[in-house]
Amino acid sequence: MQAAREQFFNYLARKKLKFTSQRALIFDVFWTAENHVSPEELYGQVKEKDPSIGQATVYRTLKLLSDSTIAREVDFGDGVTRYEPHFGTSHHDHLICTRCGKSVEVIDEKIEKLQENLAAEHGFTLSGHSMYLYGECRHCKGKE
Amino acid sequence: MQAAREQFFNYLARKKLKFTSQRALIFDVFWTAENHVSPEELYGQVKEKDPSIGQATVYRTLKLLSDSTIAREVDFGDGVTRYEPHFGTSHHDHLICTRCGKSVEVIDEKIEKLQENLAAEHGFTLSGHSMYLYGECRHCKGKE
DNA sequence: AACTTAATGATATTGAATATCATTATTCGA
DNA sequence: TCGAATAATGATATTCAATATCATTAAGTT
Repeated sequence: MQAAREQFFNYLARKKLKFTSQRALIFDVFWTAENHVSPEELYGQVKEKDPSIGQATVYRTLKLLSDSTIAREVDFGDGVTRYEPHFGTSHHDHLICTRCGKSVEVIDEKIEKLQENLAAEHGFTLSGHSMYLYGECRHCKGKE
Repeated sequence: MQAAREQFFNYLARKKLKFTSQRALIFDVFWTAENHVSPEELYGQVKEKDPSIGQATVYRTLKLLSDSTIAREVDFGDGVTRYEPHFGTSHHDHLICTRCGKSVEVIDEKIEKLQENLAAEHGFTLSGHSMYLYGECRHCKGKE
């Protein structure tokens, strides 16, 4: 069993929750799906493999994956919450093209450090942050 | 007439939209309201002054204020869009206490600069960004 | 195998935000 | 100033994501 799947299993056991066939399937589809999947998108993909699955279960399972730090919620501001695999990956932020919607994962240690300092200056102990950079990507820039 | 109100008036005129009594009232209440007001909160305050006003009008007017750059949308991730006065104020980001919900406006030129660089490295021309820092404020930190 | 407890799926519900539409108000030209 | 053209309003219905409810089913335990 791959590490992330095992971590999910362990998380459920620790919380005395059950490792059901639905959760296993949703996990697998989520893990192989493209990045930044919305619950509805994932529901569509899961239904192809098992049409009997309920959409509420997909929502519930994504929340579990998020709680277990295997997935991370991302909010691009378009009204739907998306999820991305997070296990074993380092923290990163997003650079989003306002034209074509393409998103790139970025990270800048210096920014992270400055955020810590900025919070400390105001007496805050930072537990997390979200940063989204919006602009035009190389390909869209030329076009009219 | 104060500058912001005048700018709103001019914006409407330029777009051939009408300066109605409802819009004037909503503007005034918004302008004197505390920061980060949600449409529903504002609707409540506006209704005290004019109970006949419709909530759709409040939503519509906030969108106009946003379009005219007099207000700015902020999203603290709790499901409601809030608005803050933006006219004449410089750009800033938010530091939010995850315990008491208090938010502080912050700005760091060095971070802004690094964001530009980071985007440029990926071929992006930055048009905007949103950054939210989450943590515990001085007062909440001690408490259990 | 029986039992305890959580999970599921269908459905209803919530809550924010938007759409529709008949009526009213504003703007602007004559 | 008056009226025609057009936008705005408010009431209501609708959308859409997300959550709640609940009877039934399935896991995990002893």
